[in-house]
Amino acid sequence: MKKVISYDTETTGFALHGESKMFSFSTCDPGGNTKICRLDKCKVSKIKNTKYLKKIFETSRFIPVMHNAKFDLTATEKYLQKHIAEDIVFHDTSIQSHLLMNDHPSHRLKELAYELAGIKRDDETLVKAFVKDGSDYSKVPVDRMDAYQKLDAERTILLHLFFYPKIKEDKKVNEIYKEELELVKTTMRMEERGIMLHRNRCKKLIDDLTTKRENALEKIEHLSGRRINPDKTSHIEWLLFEKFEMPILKRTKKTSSPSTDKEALNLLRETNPHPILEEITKFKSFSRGRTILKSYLGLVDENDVIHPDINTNGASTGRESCKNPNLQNVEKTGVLLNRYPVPARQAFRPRPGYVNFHIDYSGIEMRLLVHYCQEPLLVKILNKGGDVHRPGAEILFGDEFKNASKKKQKTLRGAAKNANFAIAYGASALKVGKTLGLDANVALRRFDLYYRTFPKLSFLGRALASEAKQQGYIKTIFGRCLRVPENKNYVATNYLIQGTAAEILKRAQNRVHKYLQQATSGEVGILLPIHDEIIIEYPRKRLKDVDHVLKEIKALMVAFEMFLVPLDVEIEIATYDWEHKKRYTL
DNA sequence: AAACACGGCGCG
DNA sequence: AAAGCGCGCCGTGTTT
Repeated sequence: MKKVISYDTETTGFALHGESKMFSFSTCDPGGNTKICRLDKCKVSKIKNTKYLKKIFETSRFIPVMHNAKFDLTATEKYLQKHIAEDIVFHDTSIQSHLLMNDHPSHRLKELAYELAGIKRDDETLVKAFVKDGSDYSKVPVDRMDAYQKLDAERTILLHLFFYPKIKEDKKVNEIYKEELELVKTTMRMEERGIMLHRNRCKKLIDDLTTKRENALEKIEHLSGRRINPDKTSHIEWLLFEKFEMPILKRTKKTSSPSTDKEALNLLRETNPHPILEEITKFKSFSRGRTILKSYLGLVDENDVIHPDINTNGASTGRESCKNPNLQNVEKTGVLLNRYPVPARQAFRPRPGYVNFHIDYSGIEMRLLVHYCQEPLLVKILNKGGDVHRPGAEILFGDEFKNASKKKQKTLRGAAKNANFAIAYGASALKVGKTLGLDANVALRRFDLYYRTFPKLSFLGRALASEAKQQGYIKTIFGRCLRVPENKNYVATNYLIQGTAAEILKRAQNRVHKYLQQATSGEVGILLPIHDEIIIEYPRKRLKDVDHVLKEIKALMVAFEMFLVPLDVEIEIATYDWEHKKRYTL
């Protein structure tokens, strides 16, 4: 019989793929018996405690329970210098918490234990007093650290004893939980692989942006006749609304002060064209791009590889997130409304000897919307492989669309596509009409026709909002319960679609990872998930069998039988960097 | 010095 | 009556 024990590691920092190392761990059994095991202080205890560590992870006699297992397992693997995650059964109380209370303000160990059992949180401040840069706990006096570790081990087992029965209660939730634990392992291998920075390109981009940023600043100061810091909204405010006496067309949400954001500048550009508007926009874009690119240089390992921290439960919708750095929002070029983009994706490249494939679900949000609302016309279009956004464009733009050139039609279709989502996610007809550039009366007439043509799609938002209002949550097709913020019931649709897409991608990652592990011995591997996309790396040596492997991956990614509409993926190949991708047809 | 709020901006 | 959503990161400005 396996023995459940909580397991918590202490490290010299968070950069486990860099300098940081584990120096201690603690355990606690369900009876409340704790052990504190230092691996740094004296040689005898180090040998003894390492033996105990190996007993936990190498004998199959224990089921370690962790709060954020990805971190503890990564630290432990580094210490033992071998992979262990695939060979053990484990639990994660952080994931349990996310699954049971997606809307909870905090899933931190200390917060949860305080709320559940009133365990005081002041041990953190007692220890933090000895921590200089905020993450190296090895310098804290041992007796104080002992007390701290004891408490964390107790908290973790407590949380498990409280949460896990609730997870097991619901068969579907338990299935999701198992998928989440599998994803922890999948994600560990991605972070370990990491992503290669094109370091010289990155530096070149930074140099280039430094000059362009300086130029923009010079022009701004010349035009305004005084020193300006465009990073201060107060300066921009003075410049636009006092010095140049432009009208205030937009205000900020929380404090209702005059907005100086890109949309406000674009609005002013229409009514009060002025070179200062361009230069401010340039400065902001180049400045941001520059600092972000600079931050990448500080995050590379000795091989120019970046190991990001991927949070498998980063969002209240079940989505993942990524930090240090966030590789899910790297700027790309060719985006409408961004006139001065920074080609930041040039800074990422396949490792030497590899190519990258970017595989993304095509139109997954729309497909899921159609599945959930069951709009007959749209279900039919998707099953025939047709264009679901065309009818919307025809309705919203009327003759303007019918008489437009092919190129113009494409633009209008893109606008209609955004409108489809905006409407489904709760935007008002008036607001959507405005962004489409329609006269208010025309907009109302067109939307009337839109509602009559797609009654079920149009009604989905209201139906889900009322469901959320009534029971406080909505459920995805996989059985994940998503509580929806009170007094914002209209976000229910977004939660449902975003949450379902997240679950699809999570399952896809596990399937693909397992397949690649078995079929290519891990030579091919996933690097990163980006909400509806995975990026994989592929050795050039193996390119002979690439079409076969990609076909298998595609089959795994679209194999979800529960939907009324088919799923599909598109593939792009990057051979040099992430900016220059080419469509790849199987 | 650290923590927090805000405006702003990139992605899906 | 009116409402797109979810993240992480940056710089500024205020509070502790």
